[in-house]
Amino acid sequence: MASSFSSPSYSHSSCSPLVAALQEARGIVQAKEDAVLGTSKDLSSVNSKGSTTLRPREGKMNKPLRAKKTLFVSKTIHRTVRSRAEAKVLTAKSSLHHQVACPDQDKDKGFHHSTVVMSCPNSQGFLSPQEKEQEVSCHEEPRNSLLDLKFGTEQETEDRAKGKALVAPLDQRDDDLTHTEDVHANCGSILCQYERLRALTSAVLERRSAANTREGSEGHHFKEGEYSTNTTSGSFTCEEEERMAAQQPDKVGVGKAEAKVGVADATAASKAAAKAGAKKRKAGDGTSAKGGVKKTKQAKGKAKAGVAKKDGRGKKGAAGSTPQKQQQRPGSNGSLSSQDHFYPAGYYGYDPANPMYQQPGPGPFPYAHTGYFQHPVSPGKVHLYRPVPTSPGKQHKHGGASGLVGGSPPRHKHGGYRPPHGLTQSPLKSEKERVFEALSPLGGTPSFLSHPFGSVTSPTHKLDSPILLPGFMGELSPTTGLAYSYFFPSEKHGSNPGGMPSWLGWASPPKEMDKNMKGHQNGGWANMHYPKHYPYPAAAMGKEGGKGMPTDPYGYMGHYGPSTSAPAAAPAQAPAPQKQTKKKKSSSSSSKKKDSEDGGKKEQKSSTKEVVEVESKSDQIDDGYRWRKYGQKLVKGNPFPRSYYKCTHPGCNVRKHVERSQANPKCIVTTYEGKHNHEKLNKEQRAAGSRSGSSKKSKAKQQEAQAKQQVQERERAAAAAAAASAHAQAQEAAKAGRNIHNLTVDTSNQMEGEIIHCLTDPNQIIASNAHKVHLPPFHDEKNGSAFSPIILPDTPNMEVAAISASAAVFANMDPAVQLVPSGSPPDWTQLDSARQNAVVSQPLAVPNLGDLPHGLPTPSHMLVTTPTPCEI
DNA sequence: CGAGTTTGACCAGCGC
DNA sequence: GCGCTGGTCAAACTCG
Ligand SMILES: [Zn+2]
Repeated sequence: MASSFSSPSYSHSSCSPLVAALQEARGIVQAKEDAVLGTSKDLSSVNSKGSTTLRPREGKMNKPLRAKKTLFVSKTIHRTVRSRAEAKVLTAKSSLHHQVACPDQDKDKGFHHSTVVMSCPNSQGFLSPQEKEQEVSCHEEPRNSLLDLKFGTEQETEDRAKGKALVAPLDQRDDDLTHTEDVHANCGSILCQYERLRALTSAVLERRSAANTREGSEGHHFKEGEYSTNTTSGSFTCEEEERMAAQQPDKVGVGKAEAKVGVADATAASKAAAKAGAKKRKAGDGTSAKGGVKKTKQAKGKAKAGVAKKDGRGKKGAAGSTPQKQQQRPGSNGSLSSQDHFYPAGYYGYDPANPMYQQPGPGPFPYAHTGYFQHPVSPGKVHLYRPVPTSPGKQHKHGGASGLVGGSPPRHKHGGYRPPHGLTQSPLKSEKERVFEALSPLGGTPSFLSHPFGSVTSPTHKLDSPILLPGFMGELSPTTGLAYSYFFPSEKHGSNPGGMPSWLGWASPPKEMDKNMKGHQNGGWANMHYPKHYPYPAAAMGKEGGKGMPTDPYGYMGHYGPSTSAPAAAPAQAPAPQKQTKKKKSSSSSSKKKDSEDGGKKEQKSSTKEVVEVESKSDQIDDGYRWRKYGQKLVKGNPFPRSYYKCTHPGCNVRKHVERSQANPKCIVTTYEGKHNHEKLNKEQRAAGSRSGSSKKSKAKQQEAQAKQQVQERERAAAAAAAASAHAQAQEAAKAGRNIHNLTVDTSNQMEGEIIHCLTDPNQIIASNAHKVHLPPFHDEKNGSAFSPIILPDTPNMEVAAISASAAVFANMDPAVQLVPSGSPPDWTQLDSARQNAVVSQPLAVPNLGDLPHGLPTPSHMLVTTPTPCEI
């Protein structure tokens, strides 16, 4: 199978900083290697100060990816062995020359296409010849997982190390290397590249440190140019780095690249595990709770907890990052709900000390024996991306095992809750910062980045950050399913005219299109093709009028101008927005059944239901009572979250939920349930003890939050429209019988970190658990936008989706940067057939720090190359 | 320290 | 029976 991934040819000039840096490192590595080889192989001899000891690479060279006319040459073997003394042993005969140079620099829009270098992590220390052989042979086995690597021969390695031509003859290529394998290899190797770079950088830093030490100046910082003197072939000097640093004042780029506490998806694997857990639970309680007398919630909880503990939640607890209640909550049954297991077990924080992340796995996964983050669902496998905590508000109070958060969690200076994308508590931040500093101690762009932060100019200046992911070049919100883009607006290719923000949407096709697709809960707002009922009044609307409805069935876009492709008018089934405050009695609950059935409580409940629609900018409506919010979630069909409140008056069980009307976002729809057994409170009473009361500070905060929310809601609404339009594309793709993850990457008017919606099969890529999503996160401009899409290696179609995303992005960004028309795989190569004839390129594969393995000591290495697209 | 908020998780109802 | 969905709980958190 031909792979468009494998077609390009690349020149190998060394114009990238990465190349130079690696070349520099190579010299160091060589020296170290010599030193190591000259001494004992006893790794205990490695100094304990963390300096890197080098030794020859042990892995085989990768076979180059197959190509038609051109070749990929950037794969090198690199293996870092971690000694028992936790020292890294850097095997550095790696092909530092195998850097593929950057593309035409004179094209200011030319982007550096990055390919990746295969590397082989090894944490087992020096290997005996038998072990080497074993390992190599192991790696030569066919693989299916994402991180599979292939290794070439030692000779090949040597050749590369010597700077020989990197283009292997076609006949040497593995024709059996399928596209999938290519993709897998590339995706996986990103990790390795990163690690390798890191190791190399360590070598550089060590050298610097040594130099500084020699100078006897403890606090001496490496001066400009100092460390690059030995760089023979590299042009990337300290000056250059400084210059790059100057281009990104105050490490803005780093900030941008820093991960929000991005969360991940519910992958097929995790979901499967969750389901398994759910099944277990159901099986367990089938005889008790369901079979017999209905237990109370708590009783059931106790009954089920034991079962659940063993699977999903048990794992999670084992992760050690959330030592709190999550294991077994008193009031709940501790069972594992398939729908709720949004994140894989153990996902809530990375704990390097946890065996989960270290335990050798039996699988064929090359990383299984390393300290990489172990796949929470499939032990032995490794996450391509490091996990990130999802709930800053809940984590690490007791320090966890990660040590990243010691004692009490950092308090937010500004108080209040910081949305999950805030970085404060994310280990990613420290990790990233650490890595960035390590890679670029002078504050410049890490050498593996193709562009210094902020240096990318038109048209690639759309890039928010040069840090690109192997796949999705943005980040997915775990809760909303939204993706936050790294890309700046595209003036040229915007497909959403009129100032509409654009999105990368992983929107789901309608069920009619794919009956097999289950589990998509990507938020009703984004999934416009699953219109449900407008909650109230139920009688005013049919079940749903919208199953094939074109777009904006709920008038999301009504306030966003004529530019939207969606009809501005709200659909008939949604109640016409009330311009003025009014009250109306709900005739019934939103459930049809409840109308006729269910006497007693439900009847009573619904009979006391009252819906109030108020036009208000604020979500907080003073109705004379005091309320305590006890929940919030996104409900299907409404882009705005619904908040649940209880009356705080003792003994009063009145509840209400408040949501902004999707039909008329100006209106707040409040639904009351129950009757107060007390009088209304006066203002003072209400203000007393109320947080949202009085101080200027809080008021300002409130306003700020409101503004943010408004922006957010606008974005969401806009996204809905974009998703709708993208859906049409998906339909076309479906008609064509292709499994196209058709991304519409329109970055026009997009702000940094702006939400992007994915318009492909969300089931396969991102979590489908939006139903229990609460408040969608908003972009924190202050803290940057980068966060990590956690796409598990075994996520179906991840590679395709990832590459598609990359490809689509490039296709949109620059006509000169286009996809390979190799025709296979058909999905992503056909993203833009019109551009298939031009320049061969490759999807970006640059590591995102946030996605990289976390924690030290970290095994391995990473190498990123930047192949130059060449004309065929 | 109490009140309020956030948010992952639990659970029941319902539809397929 | 399974999966989706809305409602709710409650630990962890913030704030006054
Ligand atoms: Zn009350």
